[in-house]
Amino acid sequence: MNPNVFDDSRITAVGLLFEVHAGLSARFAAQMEEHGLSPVEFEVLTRLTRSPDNQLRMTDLAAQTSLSTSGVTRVVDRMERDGLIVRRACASDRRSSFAVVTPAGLRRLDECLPGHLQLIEDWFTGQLDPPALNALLDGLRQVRDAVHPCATAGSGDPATGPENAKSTDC
Amino acid sequence: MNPNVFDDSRITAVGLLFEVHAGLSARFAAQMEEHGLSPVEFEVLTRLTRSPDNQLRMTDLAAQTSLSTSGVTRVVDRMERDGLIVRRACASDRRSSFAVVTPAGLRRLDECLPGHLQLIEDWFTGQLDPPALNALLDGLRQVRDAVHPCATAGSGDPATGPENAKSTDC
DNA sequence: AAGCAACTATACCCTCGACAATATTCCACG
DNA sequence: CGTGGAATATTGTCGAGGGTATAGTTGCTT
Repeated sequence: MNPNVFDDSRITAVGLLFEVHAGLSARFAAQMEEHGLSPVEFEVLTRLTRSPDNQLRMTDLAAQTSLSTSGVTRVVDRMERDGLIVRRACASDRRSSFAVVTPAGLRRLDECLPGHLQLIEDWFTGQLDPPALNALLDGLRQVRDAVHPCATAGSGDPATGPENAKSTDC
Repeated sequence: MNPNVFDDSRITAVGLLFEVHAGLSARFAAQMEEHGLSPVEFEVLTRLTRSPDNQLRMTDLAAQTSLSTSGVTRVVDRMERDGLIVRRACASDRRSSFAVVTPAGLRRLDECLPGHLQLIEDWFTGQLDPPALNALLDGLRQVRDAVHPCATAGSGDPATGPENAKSTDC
């Protein structure tokens, strides 16, 4: 073919983004594992804890975690076996069932969270002075609003997910 | 526990980054699949094509793709079965074997690449005006240099990987 | 020159997640 | 009121990928 197509600035740009993601992911995963949580399990725990009554329907959980419904079933199976969450039947709709965080699940998350925040600060937000960080976040936000499937685009901050609405919000 | 710990700016920051990554990944994967390539396969193909003589030792390939050696074996198996690459014995070191891109592999990559670049531009680099993009990339670079396991930190651009050195460069 | 240490690649087993199919429940429409 | 279609959750099956153990090869040390 030709002399490096791969020097294209677009390639290096995504390479950069993906490397940062990979690096952070690896460190996060290691820290979570110290607390007996996989990244998905951590994600599930945070999503549930963000939600009213620490619970969410299986489908909504799937929507918020970019996990398939069967994937959610499997994860919830594991976490229920480990006592971090339990299933609860939905009174109004007998097809649905809730996944609700147990006290043990909350405790586990509390154990994990401080270290997680520290990690973020150490390897991400703390690496830049405030103006540079803001510039970075502004750029990310703009790209996010464009690329994300269910970008609400108007809101300023939600970042990790629209909100904890009770039903399908995507 | 307490009123949202999750409004913490650090959480929203990583949420932003991860959402962007997820969004881009999904679109890239879809486009690659149109050409019969999985993301890993695309990655392997680009890494090999970046390298002299379109080949790389299995181990080096593993190092450059953050894939385990067994994972590389699997991927190479599949891609060899599909005719995209072939294994070639290494003359100088009879322990090693090379994975080398076939003409069909090159063709496949050529088919896939333009669309890929277009996607990057549409959903990432084209979403920001040049100053904002540069600010974003500068920030990412800085974080990358800190967080990436084998950050050379001195070089300006390599982004996606040190270089195509022949031996272990990590 | 020979044995030992280091390195490379693969085989086997495990976990994880997606897709397709299934059973149950809800809703809309005739 | 009943029937067909949509939605919800679960299960079976499959592929992907990592970890460990194993076998083969090379290089170093003595």
